[in-house]
Amino acid sequence: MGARKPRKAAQLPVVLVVEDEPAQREVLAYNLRAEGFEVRASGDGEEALLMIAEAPPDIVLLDWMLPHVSGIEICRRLKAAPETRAIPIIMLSARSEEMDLVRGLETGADDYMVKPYSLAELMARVRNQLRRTRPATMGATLNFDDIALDPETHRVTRAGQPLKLGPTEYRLLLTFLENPSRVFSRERLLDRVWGRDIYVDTRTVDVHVGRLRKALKSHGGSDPIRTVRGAGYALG
Amino acid sequence: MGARKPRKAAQLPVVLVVEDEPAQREVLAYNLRAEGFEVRASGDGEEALLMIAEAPPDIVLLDWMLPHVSGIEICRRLKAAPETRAIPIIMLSARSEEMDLVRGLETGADDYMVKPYSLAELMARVRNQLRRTRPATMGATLNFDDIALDPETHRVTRAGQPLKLGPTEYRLLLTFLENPSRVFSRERLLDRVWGRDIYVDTRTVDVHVGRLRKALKSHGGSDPIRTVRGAGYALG
DNA sequence: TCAAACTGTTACCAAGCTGTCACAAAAGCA
DNA sequence: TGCTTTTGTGACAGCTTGGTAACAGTTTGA
Repeated sequence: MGARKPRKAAQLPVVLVVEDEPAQREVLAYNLRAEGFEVRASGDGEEALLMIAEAPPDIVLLDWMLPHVSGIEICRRLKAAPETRAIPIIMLSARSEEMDLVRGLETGADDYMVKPYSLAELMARVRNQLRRTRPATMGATLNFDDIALDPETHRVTRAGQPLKLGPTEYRLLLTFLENPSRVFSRERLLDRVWGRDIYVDTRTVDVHVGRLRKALKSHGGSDPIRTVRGAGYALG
Repeated sequence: MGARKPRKAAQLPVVLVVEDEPAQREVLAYNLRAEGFEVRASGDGEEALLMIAEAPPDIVLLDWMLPHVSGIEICRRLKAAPETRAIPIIMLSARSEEMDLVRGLETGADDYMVKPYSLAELMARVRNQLRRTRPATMGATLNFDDIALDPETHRVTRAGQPLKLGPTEYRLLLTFLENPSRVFSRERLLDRVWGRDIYVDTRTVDVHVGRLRKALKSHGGSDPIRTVRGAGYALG
């Protein structure tokens, strides 16, 4: 039988597991995949930082004890840099002292679990963090004004009327809806909508914003996208 | 409120326990029944294969060590046949070596537990697998629009007219009906309809969706399946 | 055992989407 | 005002994606 074609990951939420113990790492990765996450894993703090810089995950599970760079240090650095500050971090620790919990949260971790933990509880906490930071990845419908986007059904409506969007316009609108009224530069939009290592002219963004505008106004209504001259575009 | 027990256990998810040690088998069966599953059991690999061929269970708990045919062999065979490929398998093993976990999962088992295991955790994993493959509704007929599917009799009708579906088209429709109007990527459909870790070209999904469409329209009526360009398919 | 049914793959076609360009329009600037 | 820079947009060629028929290999069922 046929070609073993690699399956391209859809747009599943991406979890980065940083844990030096391979068995633990595998168990986590396996169970997270079973729950419908895309999993990347590293056993080394430095490597993890590089992976994050290259392709930011949606959430990080971070072991407290790591060789070379401690989990705390990684957490501190991630929370210090504006680009990575918003990524939720769940710390995993074998220690149970209260002190650690306090220190863990003080460094900016968003949640904390003590080993041995229940996998079900961990999954719940992961989902909880994602619901907070990336509602779309958890299937919540996004709204702005009279615009609604349902990531589960890929349906977009304005004032109840269904809209017909191409894939790129859909992703563009999704990006805007995840951060309403935030201004995105053309470069940033290329990053988030097109992908990190895709080379296309920045003016292409203009064209697609134009197409999205046209689609949004197709049943009447005002233009909800604001052009910020010299800076980029924003919703509202 | 009437009889507590249905005369015939019709709606319950069916678990097949394959375990040669009678005591273990009884413990499992007893606890699974207490959790609301219908349980069938066998101590012999060959017999188990026959039972599965005759009446496919919703999930199989498979002991690693069995007389005559090993658990691995059974797993391999079940995952090789298209008919049984999608049935989730949880392997049970007394060995704790890492190697076994890897080999277990390599043969296509969907999950793995090392004895002695906690019954609570086993139940959680069983439920977890069932959630993946049979989320809602076991037994009640599923409806969408004028389409009806009865999982018990495997009968599908549209506007009262019986439809003739192949096994794959049946499972495909079942998946759609369990989550109407949700968009499934081709990858996810391969996961749920064909089974995990089965390598089949993603375009094969297109072909089967086409066949399902043809069957659904065979007595007239509109196409209820929506193609979401760049994302996948959805019902309605 | 043989015929019928089913499966996965491929090839080819059509539809739709993409990115780029050229030029128009608008906005800043002096 | 005129000049420069930035943005809007219609057109279009090329590409990607999806629909479908055909087919060879298997499995199923009588």
